[in-house]
Amino acid sequence: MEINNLGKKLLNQDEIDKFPNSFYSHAEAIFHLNEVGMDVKQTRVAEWLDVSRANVSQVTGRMQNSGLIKIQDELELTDKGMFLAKTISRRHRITERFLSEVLNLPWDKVYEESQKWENVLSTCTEDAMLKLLKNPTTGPFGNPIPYSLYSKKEMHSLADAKINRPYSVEKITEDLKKDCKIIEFLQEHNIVPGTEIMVSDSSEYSITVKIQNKRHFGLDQYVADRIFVAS
Amino acid sequence: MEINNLGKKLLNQDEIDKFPNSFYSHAEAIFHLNEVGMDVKQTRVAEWLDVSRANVSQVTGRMQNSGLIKIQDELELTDKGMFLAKTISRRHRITERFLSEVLNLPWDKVYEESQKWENVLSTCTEDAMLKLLKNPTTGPFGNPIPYSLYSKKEMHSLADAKINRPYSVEKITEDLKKDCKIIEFLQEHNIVPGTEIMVSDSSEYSITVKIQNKRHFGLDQYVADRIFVAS
DNA sequence: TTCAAAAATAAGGTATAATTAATATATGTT
DNA sequence: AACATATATTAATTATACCTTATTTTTGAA
Repeated sequence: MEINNLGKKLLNQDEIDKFPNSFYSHAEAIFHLNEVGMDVKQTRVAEWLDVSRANVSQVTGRMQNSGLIKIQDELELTDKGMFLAKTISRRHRITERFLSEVLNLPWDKVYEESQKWENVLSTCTEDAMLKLLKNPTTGPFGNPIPYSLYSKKEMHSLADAKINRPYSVEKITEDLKKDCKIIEFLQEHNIVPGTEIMVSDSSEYSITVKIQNKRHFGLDQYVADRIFVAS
Repeated sequence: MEINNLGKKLLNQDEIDKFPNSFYSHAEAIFHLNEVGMDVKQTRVAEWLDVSRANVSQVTGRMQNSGLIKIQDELELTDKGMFLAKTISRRHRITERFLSEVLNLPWDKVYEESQKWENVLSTCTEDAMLKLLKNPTTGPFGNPIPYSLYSKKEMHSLADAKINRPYSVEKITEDLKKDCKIIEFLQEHNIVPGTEIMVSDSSEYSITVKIQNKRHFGLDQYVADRIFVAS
């Protein structure tokens, strides 16, 4: 239940621009790990970003020097660091929504392209997009936009859904986006935030779902684990 | 009078992406020099991009190895090189129009931001923007978009306009954009492609113009030289 | 032919972003 | 206590991009 407090900016545009891109991705990774409730160890960051642990150690070291991080038992974002992370994550999700809704790019392209845009956008563009989109509170995959008026919803994994009860899709987790085959599949089958979904059958390795009044189809456990729904 | 022949692509997205950004800017610079009818010498490129001549020599050398340029008396883009240059220039101008018309950024921001975007956009995004903009044939400053249905117009500098005759603004040349004070001024005073303009007085160093039915104001010779009008 | 402009080459600097390999430090279990 | 495992650090490299100054070579025109 974050309130828009962009007023007190802990870093200005110029300071943000001067950080190397690696600071962006590392800050975002730490933010992500926090968001999904995982341990914020350097090793996790390395795995998430698919780089060596040594690289994470170096980058986080430099980030600590820049006052963005405190390296303790876990990596901890300072206020500045958190501001950076939220700024980048915000940009990312606004961009995703923009690409998906204004430019109508398919989901796999949205993912690819927003990856590149987040290193380049300036605040004025971000603001303009936000205005055009009428202040959305989540990205197209359902992830909350930091500093928006997002209010947290009770939700759980589709894998834990009860049989034959209606749910609404709320969120596609970040890891699913890394596989473009999967997000293509999801979009094609209309498994997007807002869609009504029902689990008609569940076995050990896959579940069968029904979308609105359309046909049934199967989903891997791996995928079902990473789709969040609300009842 | 370019016809849309994007069908026969001489370079695919991947090949384009792999070129370093310097190839983009140098190709664009050569294209620009061609466009304005200047000698395409390395020295001119260096001046235009504001880098050392040695740097241009190096970059163009590598571009020649990549088959984008032939270094002869003048720098000459090969078919591939011309394709790259037009692609980048196209991106640039589409982006400018997009930023200016969809996101409503002020001109100085448009210039800044499109500079960054042109290194990042992929073709699918460009296509999506183009569609949204309904296939414009020029950027917001009046420069033709390569591979669009632009048809050349007879035009000349505002400095050469006759007194008290109506003209329409057609183009703001690229060099004017480099000074954000000036483009801000031009946009504020509504000196944009499509506006009706009349020269009411002309002296050696400046001219006085009148925009539609608004008040008169002065323009430096330098600026007047770089605004193109049609009668 | 000589002079100046243009272009090329040589040598180097800086920033970014990674890597591997070796080492060190915890932490938890038997 | 000893061992294994997980975690973090450091050093030494590699690679690429992009830019510089200083010097030499080429070349075109007076």
